[in-house]
Amino acid sequence: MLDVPAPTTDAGRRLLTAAAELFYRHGITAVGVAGIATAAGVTKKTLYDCYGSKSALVATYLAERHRAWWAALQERVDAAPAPRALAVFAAYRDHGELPLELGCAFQRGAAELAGDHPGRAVIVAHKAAVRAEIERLLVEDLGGDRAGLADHLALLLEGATFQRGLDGTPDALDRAATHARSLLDGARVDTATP
Amino acid sequence: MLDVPAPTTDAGRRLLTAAAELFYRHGITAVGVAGIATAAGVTKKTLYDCYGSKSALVATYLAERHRAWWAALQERVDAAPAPRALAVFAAYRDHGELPLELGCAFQRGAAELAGDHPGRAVIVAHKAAVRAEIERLLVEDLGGDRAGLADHLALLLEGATFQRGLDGTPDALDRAATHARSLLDGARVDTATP
DNA sequence: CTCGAAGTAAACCGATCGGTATACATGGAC
DNA sequence: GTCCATGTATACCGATCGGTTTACTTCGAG
Repeated sequence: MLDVPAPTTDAGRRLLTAAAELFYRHGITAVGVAGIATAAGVTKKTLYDCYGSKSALVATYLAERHRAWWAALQERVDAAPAPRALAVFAAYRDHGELPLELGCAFQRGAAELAGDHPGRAVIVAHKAAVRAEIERLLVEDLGGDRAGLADHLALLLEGATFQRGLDGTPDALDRAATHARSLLDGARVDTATP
Repeated sequence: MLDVPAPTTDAGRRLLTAAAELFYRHGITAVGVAGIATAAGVTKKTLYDCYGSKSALVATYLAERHRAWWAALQERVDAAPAPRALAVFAAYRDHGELPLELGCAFQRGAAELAGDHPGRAVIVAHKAAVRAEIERLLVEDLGGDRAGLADHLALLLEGATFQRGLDGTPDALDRAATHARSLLDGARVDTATP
């Protein structure tokens, strides 16, 4: 994802793990580099040797989160029956390893990162990728032009994800999936290309 | 809104105005009390005399934002034709005074405020109020049980509001309104109580 | 005339911020 | 056998954090 520095060493990976936990739990601005280094059992110098700046570490955190999430999504999508777009809602409801009870890490990040922060580009790319994936699945499973429906589902998903972060339960995801299902029920399969 | 301290003096009001601007623009965690006091042309002591803590000032900022937003919403709703639920989308698209180009202040706040922060209760109450208002308008205009439709519209609205903050344009609100309209078109008026 | 509320100005508290510097250890590759 | 990457440990930089304190105005109400 973009040009973020990937961790190559052990220390770099431990730093990334510690940073991910702290950033997600307490917010990016609220977490200091010293705390990250301590949590990783590493010195600040090592952190700066590996990532160069807090901003770069933040961008890497988000890029790695996207990578892990995307892999989990593909697994689910591959195993799902048509219409597979519903599997995206299921993936947001619970994806194994990643913590989610505080809501979407990208939504949380977007609220804290200004327009010129390198992490913001990762967030924008992530959201665009999810949206494109929804549309791809719709077109492959239903045929025809599904841009409007994809947009509807993407917004629904985004709203439910926020709501989950607000009340701490995945209920909104379940409700959103129900709404999505009824939208898909109303969309006839279109095998002919217009 | 809840038990937040309302500003009574001139200095208190100027502090709130300055805090609102800075919190919304740069994030709550990233803004310090010294900066707020300076922007308001006031000393830190006055800030603490008026609000007692940064947390209380944050809660007041959110409560005031809700008050202003709610007043603007009611004005629009009162002037709107049925189905008036669409007016809520229009209100999110552009409401006169309040800045919105960075997205919803409550969504941004929710990403930064932990569960025990007094401001979080204001956010939860705000979102619940909007959702209840949508349902009220639906029931009054369409009749019947509209809980499911209200939930669908509320999630759609939430998602579009986040998207707006992400790309800086109100386009997502327009698209969400279109989706909402087609949902409402599919919902028959039900004058009889089941 | 006085008293208290509301304010300014400025110093102070300990802690933390992001980031840099210097000095030293380890261990595998050439 | 040496050299370089990777690391630890620690001190330091100036700035800022949320919050408190002391001393001094200013001004309207009683």
